[in-house]
Amino acid sequence: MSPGSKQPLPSRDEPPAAEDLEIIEPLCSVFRRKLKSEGLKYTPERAHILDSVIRFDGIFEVERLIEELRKGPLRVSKATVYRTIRLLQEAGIIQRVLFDQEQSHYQLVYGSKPSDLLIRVDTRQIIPIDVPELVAIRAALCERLGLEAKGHRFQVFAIGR
Amino acid sequence: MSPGSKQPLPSRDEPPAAEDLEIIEPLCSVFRRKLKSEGLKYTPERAHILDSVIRFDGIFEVERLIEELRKGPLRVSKATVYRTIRLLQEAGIIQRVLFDQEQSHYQLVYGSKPSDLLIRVDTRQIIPIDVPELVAIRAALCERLGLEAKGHRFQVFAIGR
DNA sequence: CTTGGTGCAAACATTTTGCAGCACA
DNA sequence: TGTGCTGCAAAATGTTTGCACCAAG
Repeated sequence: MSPGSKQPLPSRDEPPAAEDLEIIEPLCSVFRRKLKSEGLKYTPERAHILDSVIRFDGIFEVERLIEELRKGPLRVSKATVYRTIRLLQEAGIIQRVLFDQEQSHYQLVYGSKPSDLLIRVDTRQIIPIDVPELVAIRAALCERLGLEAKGHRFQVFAIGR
Repeated sequence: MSPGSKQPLPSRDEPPAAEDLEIIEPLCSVFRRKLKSEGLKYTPERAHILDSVIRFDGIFEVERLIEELRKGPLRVSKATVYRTIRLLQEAGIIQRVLFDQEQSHYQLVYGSKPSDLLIRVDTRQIIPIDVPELVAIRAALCERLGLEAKGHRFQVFAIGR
């Protein structure tokens, strides 16, 4: 059910790898800026949630996020998780990704990282992919219809060979 | 909320257009064959639901489908609608399509009609599009990963200009 | 004090299920 | 007479909301 079928997350105690630092710092700042700009606070609960989201470093379901949070020392309620997820979306840090017949999944969006996905239907593994051609394709399509493309979603379903 | 924001459906009383006949007949047969193959029955309720689905000829939400059904003389319960939708999916007649923050939508799939979509986020109109290049793109992607593409989903979000 | 944040439980919306009765072979 | 089908209402699921209390400026 979950992406990658429950592979262990990097532990909270390990020092983050160098490439993670590049990610964690800006994201954290983005979130704080967003909160500050609306007179909201960067609380321990919100920090904890963002931290977990980052450690997923990919796609997660709320249920699994809550499960992870429960392992930490700080108890965070479901309500707060959902409220924070909304804030993270508004801040452009995560975005919703939908698959069939399941609960919502969310995906970290670092700046303009690719949001195209390859889903292995046999293993349920989800692999982010980058398909730069899509930008031209969608622009051409919209051009023809007198519209302006604002985004897209591309998911490929595949099986091992 | 609904695709195309509640444009009227073709009435049940109008004779179907020629191109609709080409669609209705095979779909009906496909469904009957599927049912028969499992020892299930083609009941008036199921026929009525398939009929309404066909008249939508595109994308619909369950709520709207139920609303349409209520206008007919035959009362069909929500439970039966959901049960029939599952059968129609199994028969490959419709498929689920998900958008953000809404209830499930379903889409007629006549054989191999395109399932790529352009969604006008300003008017919420949904326009089916055909992007043949995607087949090659997804094949190339999977080739590189040693996988086999089995399908894809492509949705473009756009606004008027 | 005032503002915002939290947890809890209740509310909600959508979809699924259990069950009693119905219809047809 | 058994099998499947239906409607209804209850249950289940995922998400949101109302509320009382807490915390920081």
